[in-house]
Order: sequence, then C-alpha cells, then structure tokens
Amino acid sequence: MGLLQTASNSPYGYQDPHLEVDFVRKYASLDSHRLVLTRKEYELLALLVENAGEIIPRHMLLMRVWGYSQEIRTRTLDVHVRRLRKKLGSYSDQYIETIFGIGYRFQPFRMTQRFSGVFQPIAMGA
Amino acid sequence: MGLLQTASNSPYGYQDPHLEVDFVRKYASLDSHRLVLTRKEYELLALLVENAGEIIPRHMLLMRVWGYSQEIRTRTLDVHVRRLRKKLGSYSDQYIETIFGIGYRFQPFRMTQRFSGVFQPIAMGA
DNA sequence: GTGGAGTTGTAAATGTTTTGTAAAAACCGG
DNA sequence: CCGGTTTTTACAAAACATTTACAACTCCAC
Repeated sequence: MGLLQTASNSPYGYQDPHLEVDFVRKYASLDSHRLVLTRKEYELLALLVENAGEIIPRHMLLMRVWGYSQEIRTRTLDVHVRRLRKKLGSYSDQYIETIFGIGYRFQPFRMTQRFSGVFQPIAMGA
Repeated sequence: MGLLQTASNSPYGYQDPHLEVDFVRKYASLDSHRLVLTRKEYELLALLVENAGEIIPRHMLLMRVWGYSQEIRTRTLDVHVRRLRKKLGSYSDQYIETIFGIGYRFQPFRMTQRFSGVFQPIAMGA
C-alpha cells in the first residue's frame, strides 16, 4: 500500500528502528541501549505504547497507572511524562504527544511522513 | 436526478473527496491530512456536518456547543466559524455558508457546483 | 438606486484553562 | 536511617476561548 511500515506492535512487544518495548520482560531500549525506567515510568510508557496511535485521556492513565478515580486532580502524570520524555531523548516529542485538554498519545515511529492522498471510505455502519 | 452525489453521511461519519469527519473518534481530515481542531472548533464543525444541508440558527449553535441560552449575544460563534473556515482552507466558503440573520449551514461537497444561491426565508418570528 | 439599521467578518487584546518545569517534601523498601 | 522513587507545590509557559472594536456586508424601506 505504498506506506513504509517501520513499527510493529503486538501483545508481546513494540519495535521500531529506535525504540523497543518488551511487554513480557517489562523493559524498554532506545537505540539498543536499555532504558533505566522506574516502575511508574515503565507502566506509563507501556500503556501508551500498547495503545500506540490512540489518544489516552488523562483520567484513564491516572486510573490505570495510579489507580486514581476520575475526580482526582494532580500534576503527577505530567511530571512522569516529563521524566519519560527526558529519557526518550531527542525522539521524545515525536513519540509522546500531548493532546490538549484530553491526554497523551504515543505515536509509532514512521519513516515516511504518511501522505496517502487516496480517498477510501471508512466503514460507515451497515 | 442528474446530480452527482459524492458525499456520504451517517451517524458515524461524513465523507466526501476532500473532507472527512469521524464522529466516533472525533476528528476531521482535509485531503487526507488530519485537521488540528480545538474542542470547540471540532464540536462546531461536527454539529454543522451532522446536519449537512440544513440551516442551523445561531442560537442553536450557541446552545449546543456553548450551552448558552437564547438571549446571550456574543461574537464568539463568529470568531470560531472564522477559525474553522481558515483551517478548511480553500474549501471553506464552499462548505460553511452564512445565512444572514439566521445562522450557518454546512453544504456537503458536490462534484457539480450547482449554484444553489437561493435562500427561501423561513418564517421570521411573529 | 440610496441610506441606514442591523448583522457578520476580522484582527487584536484580554481572560481562562491546561500543561511544562524545577525544586522541595513525602514516601518506601532494604 | 539511606538512597532512590514518587508526589506535591508553586510558578512559568503554552494553548485555547472570549471579548472588543471596528470594518464590511446584507437587506429593506424609501
């Protein structure tokens, strides 16, 4: 389909030319060097990566990683995202996107800046 | 009826050769590029697109998107419409029509640019 | 047609909310 | 305790929303 697929994702792990996350052994590597992540940092990354390409709302992240309920307001998430980004170095912006007013999204690595141009209907009900 | 129907609309999304709006995932794309819309911008667009072809009065838009009641007068709507149009680029005029004294209308894309032009005034108050 | 009241378009200023960041405090297992 | 981790705090910065002020436009009465 003319799109260079450079990232693979599965229940067992995620992999692209720079980043690798092993959901089974619970660690991540950047350019073949193991990342030293704390538990929360890893869980946050894993949750984002498992849902690569999808926006995960703050409350969902706080729920899944911290066990917090909807109404809790805290900057904890942001602080952890910051530390994660720091460890992801120069790729951080490419990988972890901020969705204003909603949450965050992990964007899988792409070689080519996708420009499909083709008009292809999305599934529209029955 | 000799009119090339090129746009499809459903509870799940709207699509034509240029514009696509996914009501489920809440985003829109223009020529296959995702539009970066703020929440209000998206909600405004979605409401218009969901009722494509129909005139939506100002007070209805202000009610549905902003929660404002009838009597509130504000330019907020106009400013948002402007920003939406800007992001819709060269198609903006084609898509978002101003109905003087009443509101706005999203006009679904049509291959044959049949000049509608005519506006049948609806009953204007008693 | 013309004028004028009312409506919409627009840019810029202002206000509000959300996120980023550094630093300090609290926590927690060993 | 001690060192690493996590959370909180406090403020800065960014994103977004609204208001303001005025220009441009539309429509209708004349």
